[in-house]
Amino acid sequence: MPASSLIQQIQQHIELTDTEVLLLANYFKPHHFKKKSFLLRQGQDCRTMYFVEQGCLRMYFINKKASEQIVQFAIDGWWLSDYFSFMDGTPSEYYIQAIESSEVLIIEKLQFEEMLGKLPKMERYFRIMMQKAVAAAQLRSKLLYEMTKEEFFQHFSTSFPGFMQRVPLYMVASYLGLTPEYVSEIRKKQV
Amino acid sequence: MPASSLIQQIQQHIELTDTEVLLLANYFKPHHFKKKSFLLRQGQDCRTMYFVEQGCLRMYFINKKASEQIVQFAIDGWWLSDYFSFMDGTPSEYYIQAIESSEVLIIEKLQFEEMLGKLPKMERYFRIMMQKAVAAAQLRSKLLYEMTKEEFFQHFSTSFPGFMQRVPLYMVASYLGLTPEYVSEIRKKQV
DNA sequence: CGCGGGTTTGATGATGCTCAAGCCCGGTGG
DNA sequence: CCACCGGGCTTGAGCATCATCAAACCCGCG
Repeated sequence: MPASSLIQQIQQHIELTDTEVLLLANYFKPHHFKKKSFLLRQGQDCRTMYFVEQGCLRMYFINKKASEQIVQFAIDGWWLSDYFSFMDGTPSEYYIQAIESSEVLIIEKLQFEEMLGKLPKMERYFRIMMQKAVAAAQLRSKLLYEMTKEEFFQHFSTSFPGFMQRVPLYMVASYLGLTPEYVSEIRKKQV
Repeated sequence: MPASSLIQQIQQHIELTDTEVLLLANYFKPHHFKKKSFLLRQGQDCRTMYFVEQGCLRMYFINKKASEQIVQFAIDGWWLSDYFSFMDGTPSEYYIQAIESSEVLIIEKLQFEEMLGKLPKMERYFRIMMQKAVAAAQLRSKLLYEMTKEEFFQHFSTSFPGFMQRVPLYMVASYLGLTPEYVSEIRKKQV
């Protein structure tokens, strides 16, 4: 069993014995997803959390104009889930799709709770992950308040140059809440 | 010692013995804040988390146009902090101010860590709180994507009618990212 | 070579902001 | 008890930002 990137990440926050590592490994099921395959569809309950070991996922919904609105990306080392659906057991309004061929660790809600029962120290790891996610949400929110969409785009593309190569521009545009046409205009000025 | 609303909230998620309750009570320091007094100012490190027992706080920053941009409210039973500053120890860019006379429980970062060391089961409580905060952020983000500002305002005011009575309209406007003038226009149409 | 996904162009227009002014109303001091 | 003050809300004109729509273009790939 290779020490997965998840186990490494966990060990950055809590100490694990070898037996605990083995125990943990049972709860996280590795899955391969081909490009364009779906991990979750609108209307299904999101019973799982996804950890991207390698690849890239997007979470999106279909808006009133019947087009795809991306709300979140996840790349190597990131968690992704519809936490509302996950916690309440309500049907999700999102699709989760692989936009690259991806290696993903999956944990089901029931397994998640069982794991936390058997290895309570994992509560700490997830508390820290969630706290970071809240911090990230606060930061993003602040940027949205203080920047124009043009600035927001520039900020994103300079902050994550690598990511820009990795996914089509129109997806980034969608995630940032702007149209491909407008992004095009921004970039024209830019040069 | 009165069973504070915080202890009650914690006990909805984890079991606590009487001695644990007593132990906990040492970590959360009750403070009273008068209307308009500050809990945190821009430039200070946000070393604390705030739990509102009773009252109302706002978190805001000063934007380029030198006006106050509210990013978060907290009322009875809610946690509030600048989690970025709290975790990294970097100076905060926010002000936190009481907009009503408020009863607040305060925990310092060092105490927070010590408490988690002594009562590891509190990790679970905070994991759940943070997870809920992430879910809320996801929901808010979705609403922002799919609604016009007018719809966003209507949605907010029908979702939290009680809150609308409690704080001045221009603060709600700021929080929702719109100008008091525009809110005024919306409400005119409304009637 | 042709197809189709992704990007660009340009014209038009809506959404929501800015600025300046005035109004309303509750509180405070004379 | 009244006048005034000032915080909060409203009005209206003008304007910037950014979306919409239709069309063309570009280019990698089967």
